[in-house]
Amino acid sequence: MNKIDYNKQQKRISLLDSAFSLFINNGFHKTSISDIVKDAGVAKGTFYLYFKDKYDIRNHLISRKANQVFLNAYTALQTHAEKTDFEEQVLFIIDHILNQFTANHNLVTLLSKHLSWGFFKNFLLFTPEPDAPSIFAIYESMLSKAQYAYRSPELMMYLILELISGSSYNAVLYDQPVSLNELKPHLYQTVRQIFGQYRI
Amino acid sequence: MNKIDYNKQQKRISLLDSAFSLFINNGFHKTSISDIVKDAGVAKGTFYLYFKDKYDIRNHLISRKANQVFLNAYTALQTHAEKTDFEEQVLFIIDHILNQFTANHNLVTLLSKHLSWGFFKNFLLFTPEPDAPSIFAIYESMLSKAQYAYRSPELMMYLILELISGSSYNAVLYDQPVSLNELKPHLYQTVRQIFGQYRI
Amino acid sequence: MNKIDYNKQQKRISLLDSAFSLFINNGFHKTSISDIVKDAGVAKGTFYLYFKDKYDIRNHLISRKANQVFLNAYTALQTHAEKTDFEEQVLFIIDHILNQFTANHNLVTLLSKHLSWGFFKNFLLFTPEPDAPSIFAIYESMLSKAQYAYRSPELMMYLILELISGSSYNAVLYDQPVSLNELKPHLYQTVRQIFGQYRI
Amino acid sequence: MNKIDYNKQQKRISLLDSAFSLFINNGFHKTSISDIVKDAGVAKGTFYLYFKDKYDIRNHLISRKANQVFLNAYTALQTHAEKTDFEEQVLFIIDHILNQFTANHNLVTLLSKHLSWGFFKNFLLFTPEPDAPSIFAIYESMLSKAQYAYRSPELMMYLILELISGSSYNAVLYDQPVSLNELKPHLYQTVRQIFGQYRI
DNA sequence: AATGAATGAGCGTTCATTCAT
DNA sequence: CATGAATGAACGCTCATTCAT
Repeated sequence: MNKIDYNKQQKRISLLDSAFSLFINNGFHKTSISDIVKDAGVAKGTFYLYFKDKYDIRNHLISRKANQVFLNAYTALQTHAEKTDFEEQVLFIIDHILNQFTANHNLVTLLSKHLSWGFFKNFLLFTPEPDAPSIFAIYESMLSKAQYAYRSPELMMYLILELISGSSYNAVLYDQPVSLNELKPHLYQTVRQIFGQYRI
Repeated sequence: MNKIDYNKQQKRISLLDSAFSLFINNGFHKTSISDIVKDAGVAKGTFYLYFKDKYDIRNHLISRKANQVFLNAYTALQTHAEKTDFEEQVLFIIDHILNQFTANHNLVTLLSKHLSWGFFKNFLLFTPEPDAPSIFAIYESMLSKAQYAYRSPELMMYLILELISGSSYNAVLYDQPVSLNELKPHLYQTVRQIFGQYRI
Repeated sequence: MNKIDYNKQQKRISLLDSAFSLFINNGFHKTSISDIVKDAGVAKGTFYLYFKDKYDIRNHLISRKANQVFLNAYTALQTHAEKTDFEEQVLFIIDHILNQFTANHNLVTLLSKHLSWGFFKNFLLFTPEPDAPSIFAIYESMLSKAQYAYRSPELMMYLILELISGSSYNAVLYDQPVSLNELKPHLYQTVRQIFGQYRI
Repeated sequence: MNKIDYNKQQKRISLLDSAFSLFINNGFHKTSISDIVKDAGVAKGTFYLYFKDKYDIRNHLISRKANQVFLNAYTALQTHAEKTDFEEQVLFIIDHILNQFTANHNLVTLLSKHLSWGFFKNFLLFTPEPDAPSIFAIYESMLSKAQYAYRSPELMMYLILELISGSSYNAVLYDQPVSLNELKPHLYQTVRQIFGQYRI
């Protein structure tokens, strides 16, 4: 049964990949199930064996991709052994994520409004890649090694992520009210102040 | 021609009202033009005399309603003559808007992600009610009477509005990660710090 | 009342001109009454004061334009005093009309299938310009001065016109089965033979 | 899969048959896709599985029917073994087609302007019935057995077909300028002359 | 005579979903 | 498990026509 399970997983991933590429290129509402299955090379009925509907596959996709951008950033952080300070580490991750957004504007459309949701809910609802590390677990481990302790560290992170994702959306996509590069110093200073506000 | 123009304005407003009520009750994508015109009591073709398509009426609606919640808050502020401090005034307005969101969850769905857009762009793009005061002009007048001066006051407001609208969305609709009432003190303290950061 | 009648005639002509230009540029079925009145600068209801519907204005237009291409050709013929032979005169007219078609492909679309109809029916049904000479009367006058007499001269002309218009349609528009220039010698030889067949 | 393919072919033919009957009875522009699918007993969406749009099904129909009238005539010719002369054979076929037009006026509306197109292009563009013999191939085989050779035999046939279809249109539908029966002798004599003109 | 706002039936088309194979 | 033909309700939108002004 291993082979069959493997094939099933392949179909699932193929559908997710096709949906992702179509959603970010053509937009969610302009992508039909037909488009997805055509791109994935499976039959229409097959879609419904794996996902309830278009909203279902989008949710899975957001989880998956949100996880990915966090992990990409965290992986990059590992190559900077000199960044030992918790707050600097978080800022590095944020900066890396914003750079991913700049490099791929379509990611913003899919993820931006769901960053904090991806951060907190991700590991609870979906396990598309069962072996993928949990963002939240990583955050807790980083916290435990931090120089300071923080009150309500989840709420602190929630505020930071909402600030980041909300304000970067227009900056990345429309350079409004300023470009992302102009925005960054303001943003990072505010993040530092939020840290200060929660430091014990 | 006065009577005709009056009737036209009535039709326009009727369509906007119907669309608003249907969008917030059933959602934008589940509301059809048919639904709107049926509710407004006009013929289908009439819709297209006033709006280009469903997206067009939504944009007008967002402008209109964003303006309204700001103005509601500002009007309420007038009854508090004791609030003379600029920062306290802004916090009062924010609090009032969040209370409007709490009272009408559907407003959140429509406006939350567009608050800052409504704040800055509103008066430029749409003038559905030509005599309505501009939010932005009000903000500038408040600024001019403030005790302190602020660097980049627009950017400051942008950060505040994105923080507020982003973080209140889940709190209002899903009590996540905490209820709005639990969130408010955190939020307002962060806003105060942002003020501090921009004060000259 | 002369002035009013003049204004009315102006509106009528304006509508005809707009309809012509739109029909030949965008096609009959892709032109709406709205388009016509917008282009003509009159109100929608006004259209219905002058024409029954879109088909009505098209018929008037075909008459008008068919008359015009014939008269253009006939006028040009007047400058060739040396062409005294009836058959040569008809061939000259045909050639001139085909050249008008080549110069303005859109004329073909509108008129080609109606050439003989324009020739025979024109003066009976429509009198858009009451003082315009009748094509048919011109033909009869040319006939009366001809060297030979012809059996069934109307039927002869009918066959010639159908042959010309039918075969030139694809040649002008699509160079199919050959270009108009390649087709012409074949066509004119056949026309000469039809003359021969009807000569008494 | 044989059964499925058979059902598909049935649906296709059913749609073509319904479209034909509606186009010729009510006219192309007054026939809606709704009418066609209702008549064919299939769902609206099914139409779009088989044809791109209304123009697509009309083109297929013209091909199909043009082929049919030619083949009907050719089949009838087979029962007249005494007709061995090429020119007589062609005249027989023409006469047979005109009789089909007389018997079914609606055929004229659909086909008349497309006879030569059906003759030449038919077999290139559409193969609704893959096993149907090509009109053009039949013509070439008839030519090869002819007593005489002809210059430009395709162009010759083009002129004949355009003459026939153009002049018969008004005669069949409106008895204008004369009835088809009165027209025929004129027509056939002209066709004979065209033969003479191209005979080598 | 002229207007143009309003109508609403009807258009062509899409697409999530089902189900017989 | 997988297929893909078939469905048909629902979509956004057009436009010839009417009629109060």
